[in-house]
Amino acid sequence: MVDSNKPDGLAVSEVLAAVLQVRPTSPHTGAGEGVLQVLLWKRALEPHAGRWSLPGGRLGPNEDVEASIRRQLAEKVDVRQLTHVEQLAVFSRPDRVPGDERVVATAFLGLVPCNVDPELPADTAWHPVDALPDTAFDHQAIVLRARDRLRAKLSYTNLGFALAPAEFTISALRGLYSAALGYKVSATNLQRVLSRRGLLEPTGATAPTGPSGGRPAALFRFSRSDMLVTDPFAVFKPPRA
Amino acid sequence: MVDSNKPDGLAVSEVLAAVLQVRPTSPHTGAGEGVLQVLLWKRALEPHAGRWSLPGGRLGPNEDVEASIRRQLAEKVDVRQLTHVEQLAVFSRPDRVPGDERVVATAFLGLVPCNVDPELPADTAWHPVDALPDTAFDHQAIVLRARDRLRAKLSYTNLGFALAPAEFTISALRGLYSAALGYKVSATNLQRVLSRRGLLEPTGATAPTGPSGGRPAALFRFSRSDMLVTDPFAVFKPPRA
DNA sequence: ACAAAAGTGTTCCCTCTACACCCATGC
DNA sequence: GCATGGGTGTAGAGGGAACACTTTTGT
Repeated sequence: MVDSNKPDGLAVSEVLAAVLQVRPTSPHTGAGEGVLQVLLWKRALEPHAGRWSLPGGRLGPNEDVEASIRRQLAEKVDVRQLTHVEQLAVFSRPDRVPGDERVVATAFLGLVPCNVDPELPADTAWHPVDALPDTAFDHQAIVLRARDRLRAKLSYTNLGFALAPAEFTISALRGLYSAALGYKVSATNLQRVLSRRGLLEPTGATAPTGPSGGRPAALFRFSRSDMLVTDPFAVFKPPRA
Repeated sequence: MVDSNKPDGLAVSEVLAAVLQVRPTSPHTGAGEGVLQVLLWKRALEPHAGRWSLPGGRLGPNEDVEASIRRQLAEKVDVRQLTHVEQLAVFSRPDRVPGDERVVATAFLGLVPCNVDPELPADTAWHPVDALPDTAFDHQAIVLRARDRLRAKLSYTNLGFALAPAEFTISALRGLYSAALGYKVSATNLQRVLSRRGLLEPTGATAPTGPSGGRPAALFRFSRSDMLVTDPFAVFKPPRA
């Protein structure tokens, strides 16, 4: 129970990140569709020993929440190659963490491109977002919130850059979008939609053709690697000048 | 300066709300376009005495952040008729509030329909979002974030219900959308877009006609008064079954 | 009758979808 | 040549923007 005699507002501020990645199903072959996974860490101590939780920790005195989560991901799980970080929400139920102290969490979405495979401590592992193990505290809700945010932003921003390697083929990109969104995306239309917005540029090179032949695929890169809202108006566009 | 000797994570958690309303320009006449305004409170004490700040306060021990901001708005500024409340972001720069204590703020967007005019304490007043007075701390950034969130969500959700009275004419609704979005919205298309999504239903009644004549306007209501995402996919719609 | 305000019908245009068809490579 | 995967052309459809036109009231 929370001690009601404490002065108002005093609480422990923690930061947590749902780090998502579309991980290839078969390692070392780019084949397969890939699965959207989240980085979790198995708790050794009570409370919730043995359950899986999100990486993070306490806010340091001289950092804001985003600096804090970046520092902690780098320190604890050696994830330094985040291509995108954004706040999700505050999770603040008074009883969300048992114990004497009140703990308020600022949750983040973090994205890692599919081609990086950071070295992880023994107690850390990737888990499919759609088949989560037993999770600690309210961390399952945070993971689902992260997944939903990613899905939404893939549809009206250039956020695909954060899932993809520096260079990629359209069909590889199609696999990333399909895995993240949870439904098949057409390569044809994916290329046209992204090209029309000026988000893709060809590198000029082509990918080596596969073992069963086929035309070699052209390589592309994203023209920007910071997030950009490309479709701000679903309806009610402002009148054109 | 923040004292670096304090234990990690301990901080004061505060909640703040940018309460927005499209306020009619001429009171008591529904005429005029209305202006998007925010509720601010003039600080009497240092720090930042004389500057305008957002209502809010410290998180209580037995409430989550949303319950806290609703309680504080009701207590301090007697705003009880919020039609929508949602988290914006955490503001956590170590130096955002001068003093011995570290203060981390969870900022909210709150919406009040245009027809309610709550009684306000003497030190509280509405200010146009596009002509803010001197604001305290980082509160100006919070207000702008709230405005941007409102504008975005008006375009892909039914959030208009939170700005409008229970019953309204299309042209009154047009004024609300125009004031909030910052550009003229066509009444014709507004009605069709909202109707197509099933968000509007006619009450059957009509509004009294104005002093200068004209056909009496039909009254409508929103069919739902909780927020609903109506256009989740700007592009990359899932394939139809 | 005329002005004013509300509401409807119609056209245009843009862009996403779907699917057929062409291209480049390995065997 | 033929299978395989990559890329392009093109028709179709849906929906929002714009604007002309009709409807209903007051004077």
